[in-house]
Amino acid sequence: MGMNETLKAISDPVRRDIMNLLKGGKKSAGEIGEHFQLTGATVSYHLSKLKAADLIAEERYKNFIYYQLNTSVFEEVLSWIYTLGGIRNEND
Amino acid sequence: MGMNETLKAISDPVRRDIMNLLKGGKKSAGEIGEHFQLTGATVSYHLSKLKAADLIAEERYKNFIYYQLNTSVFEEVLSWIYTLGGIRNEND
DNA sequence: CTCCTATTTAGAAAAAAATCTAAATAGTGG
DNA sequence: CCACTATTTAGATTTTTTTCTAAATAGGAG
Repeated sequence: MGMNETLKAISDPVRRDIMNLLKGGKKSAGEIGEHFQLTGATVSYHLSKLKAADLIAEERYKNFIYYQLNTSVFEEVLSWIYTLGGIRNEND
Repeated sequence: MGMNETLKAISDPVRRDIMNLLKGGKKSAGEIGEHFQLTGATVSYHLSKLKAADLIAEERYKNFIYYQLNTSVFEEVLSWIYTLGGIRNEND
């Protein structure tokens, strides 16, 4: 909620790695964690930040939680940065 | 240099305020500082971050340093976020 | 119901970023 | 050269963010 939260979420390299990973399709928290040398708790922390910023969405199945990119929010970020840069955007 | 530095620079609200201020044209460090309840040293710190990320450029005149937005870098940020979001971009 | 696995939450510790005060630099103008 | 103003740099402190360990939750499988 709010561009500040979204940009803060994107500004961390681990979280960007997670987002890149999710471009390949939905993955469980555990599968995501396998790609990092971080504890599950830390990965969970990053996932919660991404989720709070609405950059990812979760879906529960059995006792797994699957995460996936929420593309629509990227559109908003882009639009916002267009404006910040004083660049004219088709959408406004 | 590097998208990480750029995104970190953009992720701070004070620095975004500075960038918005500079949309109205070039301003000296002192003029920029007037808009914030921060010491000159702190404003200088933020300016150095923006400059390191190449988001602003400086120009010296008398003993003032004028800062202005460096629009071209925004294009790169946009392109990068397109890619992160898996959104197809005209430029690649 | 009980055990097991996946994930999150709580709380503490470590690391990084923002801020301040004081001092340094640099350029102006006399 | 000297005094003045604008800005930055240094160093310390505060605040925020990231990370960890240990414990809690939640949901399925037997």
